[in-house]
Order: sequence, then C-alpha cells, then structure tokens
Amino acid sequence: MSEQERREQLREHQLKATPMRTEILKIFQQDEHAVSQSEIFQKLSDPDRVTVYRTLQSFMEKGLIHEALSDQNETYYALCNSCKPGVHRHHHAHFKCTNCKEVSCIEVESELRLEDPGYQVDKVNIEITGLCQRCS
Amino acid sequence: MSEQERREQLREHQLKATPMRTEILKIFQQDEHAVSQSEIFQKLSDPDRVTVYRTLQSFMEKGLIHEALSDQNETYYALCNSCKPGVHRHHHAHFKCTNCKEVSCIEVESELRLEDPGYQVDKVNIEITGLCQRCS
DNA sequence: CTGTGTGCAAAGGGTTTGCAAGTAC
DNA sequence: GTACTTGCAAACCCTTTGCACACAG
Repeated sequence: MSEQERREQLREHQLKATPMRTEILKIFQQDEHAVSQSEIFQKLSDPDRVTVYRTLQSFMEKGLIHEALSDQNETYYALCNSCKPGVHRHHHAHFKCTNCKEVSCIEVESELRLEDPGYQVDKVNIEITGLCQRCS
Repeated sequence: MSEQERREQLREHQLKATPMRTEILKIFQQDEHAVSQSEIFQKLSDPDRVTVYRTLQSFMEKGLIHEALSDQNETYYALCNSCKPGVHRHHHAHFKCTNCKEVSCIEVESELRLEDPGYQVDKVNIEITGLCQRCS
C-alpha cells in the first residue's frame, strides 16, 4: 500500500493524515502479526512516547486498530481488518506463540454454550497460547 | 469456613498461616466472585501494598488462586476451586459484567477448532463480557 | 532457633496531564 | 484561520527492591 493510500485510509477514519500517524499505520501494515508497543518504539527509533500513546488511542477510537491482547506490561495491537477484510470479530481469536512471542489474529470455529443461562453475552475474547506454525 | 480451617488450607498449600494471609484468604472465600486488587485494599482498609502484592504472588505460586483476568489497571483473582471443586480449567471462562463490574468464573461448553492447522494449542483463555444474571 | 513474612522507605518505570508551538486542511 | 496534533517537562501512580524487625513452626 502506498503512502498516499495510507493517508487516505487515515482520513476515511476521521483522522488527520500526519507523518507520525502515517508512519505508525505503515508499521501495522508491514507486519502480518499484531504489533506490540515496544515494537513500535523500536521501529520508530525512540519517538516521543506520549505521541505514540495518543496515536494508538486515536486509532482505537476511530476503529482502525484493536487491542489484540495485553500480556501484563506488553500490549499488542492489530489492524481491525488484519485477519480477513470484512470478517468480523465473532470468531476471531488471538494467538500468542510462547516461543517467538508473536501474536496473531486467527480465525476459529467456536461453539460456545454457557452452562448457566441468564448471562447475556456481549463480547467474547479468546486468547490462545501455544506454538505457531513456524515454531512447532 | 472457620479461621482454623483457613489456616489449615494455607498450610496444605505450603504457606505459613500468618494473620495477613488468613485475612486475605477469607476475603476470597467470602466473595463468590473473582476479587480485584482494589477490593482487597478496601476490605483490609489500606494495608501495606507491598505485603498484599507478595501475598497474592505466593498464593498464585502455591496454586491457591489464579489470575482471572486483568482489565488494564485492575487485576482480578479467583480461588482455583471457586467454580466447582475438582473441575479443571479446560472449560473455564471468565465473565465480566459491564454493569456491576463483577468478574466470575463460569463453566462453558466450548468446541474450539482452528481454521488454520499447524498451530499447537497449549492454553485457551476465554474472556466474556456482557450482563450477569442480576444485571440483565 | 531459623527461615519466612511483614512493613516501611526509596527507587524504578511506564503513563497521564499541561502547555506552547507546529501543522493539516 | 482554526482546531487538532505534537513533543517536551513534570506530575502521577503503581510496582519492585532493600533492609531491619517480627513471627510461625
């Protein structure tokens, strides 16, 4: 995806196309996996942390990314359409490889039935740990 | 459960039965739901935070409690046998009510099938948000 | 008596807030 | 031109570490 397309993508999400935002969006697009905060700091070679925090927050508010999982002091974010465009999150799980530490969004076929009725399910977040294809 | 029984339960888990530990264990037993850190601080009326951290850590190491879920800056813990004694965590999910904020361990019947083979699943953590029985 | 647990003080590390200057549109 | 964004500094808050004293067994 070109620089120009990225800038348009930002605007489509009601975000002004600033260099910092374009750069961070690029990081997400270049990585197939979910991206951790520290990965962003590394790739931007030590940018102002505050700006990154605020950028990620804007991206989330505008539905560009979502929090894939937060592993104590490391939060991973992923593009909202990173799995398959159009597919929504109902059957969307987050997989973390215990070996290479990479987090990815994967599609699962899940049948979930609560034993106790009376709960009104709103959102289901499934976090799976194990070994990814490359590491197993 | 009596004070005495609590002290025994601690010793069974290789933990010395100190007043602080007995007190914290009591909080877990009195609450049907998962207990958050701030709940513990409140109920003990501002104890030394360090001691509480270390106590929770010991409890976890010795398998008395587990981390039910951590919702950014609020971690919830639950007794390892709080759902049903003997039932293990394979079909154990954590439910958080968006209204009353209570977290509880619930039993779910879940059939999980990854679309992409090649992943080796180790552990599955299911977090459900919605409304609990009382709030729906 | 001995090793573990407790609580205070201080250090540490990441996040949030405030604000002035810069910039997208 | 205007409202939003950026980046620095400082405030904040929670957690971790160090250490001396207390206590369970």
